[in-house]
Amino acid sequence: MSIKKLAAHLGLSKSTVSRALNGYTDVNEQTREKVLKAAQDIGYKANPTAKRLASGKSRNIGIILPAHSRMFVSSAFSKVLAAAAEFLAKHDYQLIVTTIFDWQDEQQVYFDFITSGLVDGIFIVRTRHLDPRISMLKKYQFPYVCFGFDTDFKNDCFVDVDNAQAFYDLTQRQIMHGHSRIAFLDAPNELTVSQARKQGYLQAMHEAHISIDPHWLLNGELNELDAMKMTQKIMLLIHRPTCILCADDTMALGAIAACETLGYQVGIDIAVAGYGDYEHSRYNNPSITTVQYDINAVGEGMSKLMLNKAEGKQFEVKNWHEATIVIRQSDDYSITNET
Amino acid sequence: MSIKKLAAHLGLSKSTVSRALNGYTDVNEQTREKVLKAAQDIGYKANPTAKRLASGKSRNIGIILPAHSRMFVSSAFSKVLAAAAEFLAKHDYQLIVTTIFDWQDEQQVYFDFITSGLVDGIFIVRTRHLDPRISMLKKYQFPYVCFGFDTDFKNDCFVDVDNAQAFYDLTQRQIMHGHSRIAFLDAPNELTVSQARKQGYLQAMHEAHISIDPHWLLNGELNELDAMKMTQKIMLLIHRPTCILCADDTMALGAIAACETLGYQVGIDIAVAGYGDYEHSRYNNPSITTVQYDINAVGEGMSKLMLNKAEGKQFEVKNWHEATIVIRQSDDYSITNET
DNA sequence: TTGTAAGCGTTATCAT
DNA sequence: ATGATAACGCTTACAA
Repeated sequence: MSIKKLAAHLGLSKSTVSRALNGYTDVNEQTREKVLKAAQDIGYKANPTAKRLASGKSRNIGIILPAHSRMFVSSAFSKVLAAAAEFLAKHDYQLIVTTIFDWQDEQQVYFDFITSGLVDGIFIVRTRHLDPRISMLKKYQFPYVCFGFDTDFKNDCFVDVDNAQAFYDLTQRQIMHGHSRIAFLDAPNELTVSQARKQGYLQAMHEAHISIDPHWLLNGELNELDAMKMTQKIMLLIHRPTCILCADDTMALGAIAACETLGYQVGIDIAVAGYGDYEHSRYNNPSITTVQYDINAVGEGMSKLMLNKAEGKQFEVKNWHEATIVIRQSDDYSITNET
Repeated sequence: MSIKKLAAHLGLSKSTVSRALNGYTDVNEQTREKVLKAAQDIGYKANPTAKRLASGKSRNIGIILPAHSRMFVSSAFSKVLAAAAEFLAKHDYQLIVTTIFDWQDEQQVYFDFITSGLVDGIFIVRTRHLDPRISMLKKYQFPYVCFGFDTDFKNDCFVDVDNAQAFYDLTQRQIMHGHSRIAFLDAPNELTVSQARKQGYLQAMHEAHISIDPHWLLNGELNELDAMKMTQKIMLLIHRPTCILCADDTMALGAIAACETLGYQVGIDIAVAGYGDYEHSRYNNPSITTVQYDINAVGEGMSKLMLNKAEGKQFEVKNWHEATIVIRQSDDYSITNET
């Protein structure tokens, strides 16, 4: 009854008021001003639900996070999300976060979400190779943007960090420091980022003509416990590694804890490095050598691509973001404390 | 056109179909079955937007998180949120998370949110004393549930951890261990939890007849950097403390880093304890003595209270959750490693 | 430039 | 037990 009321109050029709409010051009400027002022005065606010039903657009972008994963918790990731949300907000879009639980069927949850009318587009994280979520999104032609590249992606639908390069650099650095027994605790194999990271690692090893003990290449979830277990397994090998690369800083934390439990001094007896430059990494003891990227740019990039899709905008966006190594104590004790 | 289509397909009226679908009693059971089956077959799904417009209910519960705070990141907190979301989901409600940025006016953002029609209720976190958000919510009679008690709260609108007790216990423990110079790095003063914690600390000190150097009681944000700064300030005092209590584990991390930078060995030269039992605490070196509570119960409690309000349910909920101390290395090196 | 009126897909109030 | 029909608050042809 609200626009109707406003219209009545002004002695205009609903349509004129609607047009005035929504910036259509075929409205007398004086009329528009009157309408705007009256709306202001009365405190009129359009009902988004009605708007959505009538227009078929929600101005909401959604993301589905696994509730029990640490996705919610990885500080790098929440900052990416915050940056994405901020950019959307500036363009009058909202980010809507929902959760998915272990007991729910992923395809079903995604399907329900995109058919709910709640969101105009969806962000995908933890991209998997030949991701079934993406197949579905494509099938229903629902706008999406991925954080994480897959081989068949076009430039309009993803941003990613150059993980292969990052782990190539990281590995090469260790090799130059004299390491040859370098283990790599990768994230779950299904994630495309894991593949990219592994590839960078393998390539550096290969170029240095170092053969890889398959025991040194493990996959696990991005949490401390998995990393501890893998580290224990690895460090009890007869031919134990002298260096452990981890898929993120959380894993590095677990790896360090496990090493110390086993009596190794990290940074001296064994080198450990992570990825992501999470806050705790610089405050940890030892501080953690890691890989850093432009979190803000990644988040904004996701939103820009989304608006390009959902609104036909033409934002320029950089698909690939370079990563740089941040050297700290966990793989080099000669490094002094940072402040 | 969808329910209409389904109705046409069945040779029934929209209303009958609607009633059948929504479990009304005044429908012939055979008709209902037919409808349900047809819906299944055709793949009919009610449009939530239309439902919302017609019914005036969204079945969404919202929460507004400060985008740049660590709220998003505190693992304890995201688990509370996940638990809340899970319970809501089981009752066919969704949790919607939006962000608020520093440059936005808080009252305005909350106002827009509750008048947007997007949510039927709202969770409040980081409760402040005489919180203006709550005044507004009350004024508009909008359903809300707080994580964090304030003096004038009724039992139907909050859950909280017994922070006063927790910090009383924690402080008393230190006193029993021979400490008398106990510093407390509290969260921002405006938060009600900060007041409660401070009160517990003060009471324990008071009962032990220990006078408190006001320099030992500082307030800061729940992040590593603030904690480091405060710790540095405190540890450079002529009369430095022998123990530092922190408002959460993230601060404990910063405090430990600062102590070590200054050449103190945490767990030996100085005791440090945190709160919240964040994941990193047990893997840190030293592992962090902390305070733990039933995260799941707290999250569920919030959702139960919310459904009580929004749907007139009658869930029993426990407003106050006790906290227990988890003893680790940071305040007692005699403790051995946990696994 | 403005108004009329038909949707958008449901729910809900009456009758029947 | 079922069916018409009017909301819900807004957008959008189409007409004027």
